[in-house]
Amino acid sequence: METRVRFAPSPTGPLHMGGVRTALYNYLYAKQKGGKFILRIEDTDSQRFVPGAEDYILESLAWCGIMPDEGITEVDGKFTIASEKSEKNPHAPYRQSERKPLYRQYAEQLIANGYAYYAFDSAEELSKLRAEAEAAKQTFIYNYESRKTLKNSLTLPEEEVKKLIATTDTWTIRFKIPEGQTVKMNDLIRGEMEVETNTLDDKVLWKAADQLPTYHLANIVDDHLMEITEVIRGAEWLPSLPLHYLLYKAFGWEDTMPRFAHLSLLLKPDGKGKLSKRDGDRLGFPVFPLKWTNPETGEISRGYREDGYYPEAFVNLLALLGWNPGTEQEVFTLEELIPAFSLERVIKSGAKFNVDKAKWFNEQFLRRRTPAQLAAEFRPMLNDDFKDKFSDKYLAEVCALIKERAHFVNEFWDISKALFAAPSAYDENDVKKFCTPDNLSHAEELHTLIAENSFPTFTDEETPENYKQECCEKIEELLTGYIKAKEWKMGQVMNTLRLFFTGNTRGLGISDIIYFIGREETLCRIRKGLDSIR
RNA sequence: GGUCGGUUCGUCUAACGGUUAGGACACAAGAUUUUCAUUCUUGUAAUAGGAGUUCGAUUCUCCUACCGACUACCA
Repeated sequence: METRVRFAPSPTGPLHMGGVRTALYNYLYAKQKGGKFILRIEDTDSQRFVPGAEDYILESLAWCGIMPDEGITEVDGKFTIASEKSEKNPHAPYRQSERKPLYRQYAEQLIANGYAYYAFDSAEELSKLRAEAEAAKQTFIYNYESRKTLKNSLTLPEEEVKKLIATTDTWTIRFKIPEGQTVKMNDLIRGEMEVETNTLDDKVLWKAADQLPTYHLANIVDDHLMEITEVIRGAEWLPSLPLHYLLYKAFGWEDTMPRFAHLSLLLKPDGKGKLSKRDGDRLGFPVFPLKWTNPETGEISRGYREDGYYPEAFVNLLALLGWNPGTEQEVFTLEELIPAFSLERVIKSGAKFNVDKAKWFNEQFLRRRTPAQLAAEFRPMLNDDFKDKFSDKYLAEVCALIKERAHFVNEFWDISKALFAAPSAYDENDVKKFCTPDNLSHAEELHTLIAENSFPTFTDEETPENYKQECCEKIEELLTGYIKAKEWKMGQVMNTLRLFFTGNTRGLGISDIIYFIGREETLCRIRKGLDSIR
């Protein structure tokens, strides 16, 4: 039997990174089994629809490389949720709002077979009952006990039920939880579980008000119709698993019921509760894959993509948050994750997100890039003054030099700006520390030394593989040879030069800097430094 | 409150019922280096508590504590 799994987000806002992880695990599971990964939009809550949320979900998944096999249609390079049946999308539509007419008959079927009933209690009446129960330190639940005293088709005469259905539109269809049973369930991650039906409540399955099913009905019906074989979803659904088991049984679909796997939640890094939108702002990292602008308030939430993360790194860190391969390998591409993944190795407990590790993952992928790739990513970040001033070769060589000093490409400029322009100011503390009379006169001597000697530096001409290395060695020989012969302190003189070259005394090697900026610019910066300090 | 789930270094995690409880991130120290970073080496650091089963428990059972999810005509 073909493996068919689905990711079924609700378009009520931007997709959370925990949601992306759920999608990822579904995707990996499907690909490993040679099956299908399906995307379905669960928009049965007409009240909470957020414009743009659906596109956001599609764009986020696409950015991560998690492409659904079913559920989307490509139009002019843009993905949309499939509404029309096609060979690729045989179960369309994939938006529950577009499947609206389908659900009522299933709810009615349940009523006909005695598994559900009509309920006419108004929302106000129920919330009043809840408030009363709460005041008495109890909990009101609509269940096998209380339904006997409430307004529904189990208590009202048939005539009145018919009349109410015909004349009012605020009634609902509720599932009739069987009394006094034990539901035995199995979860692929958690194993066996049991729940007493008497602790469950009669959930609403269908609402006359908007003619829409609730999550529970729509979810079971669609999973059945779409022939889903495994349901891999967040742990917040665990409490409704017994209801879902009962629903499958009531429909008579037990033999094709999917297997379930509930994923632990992503937790706040510093304490309590699941990771939420606010935590990102507070702790300084994104909780969303992409930047999101709230259409109502204009409020902006940062995204991993905009923060400079590679999608590979984002996918990698998500995969390892709550799952491990059982080996010591930690860096995985999406392709490598497919054969390695297994639900058996998914962790039961919640995982706290850790930013440092996230940055480390990005660094790993950054290091795997070639200098040419990095140069292409770096160029758009250059100031307009420099964008077209430096060749691809120059940028690539700079990237090769600095790639191990950065976690993100967006740090490249700060690290390498001295290779593009002379410093506009010198660090005061470093000036105090290194611009001693001795050091200044030594720098003056080195200026003369460099002026009197020639050496090769960077060129846009094609160069042999170890050209740069040889140049740097020659520059170093010249300088260190002279400094050693004079018996000066290496750390003093070199840092004085670095201060003139970069504005402070931390960073790139002197010979590397000279190689890139060239002899003329080198002399220029030493001169300028000496003149401005004196 | 009720129901369900969870608990190994600060964090992510490994460990057929038998290991000096391992790895990674972070942190610290040392080495290398003209500085910083990289790299290399080393180090600090954990089985929530209590019973029980067992020759032997991180691992199985129970209790307690703590954490979390759910408790809507939301998903």
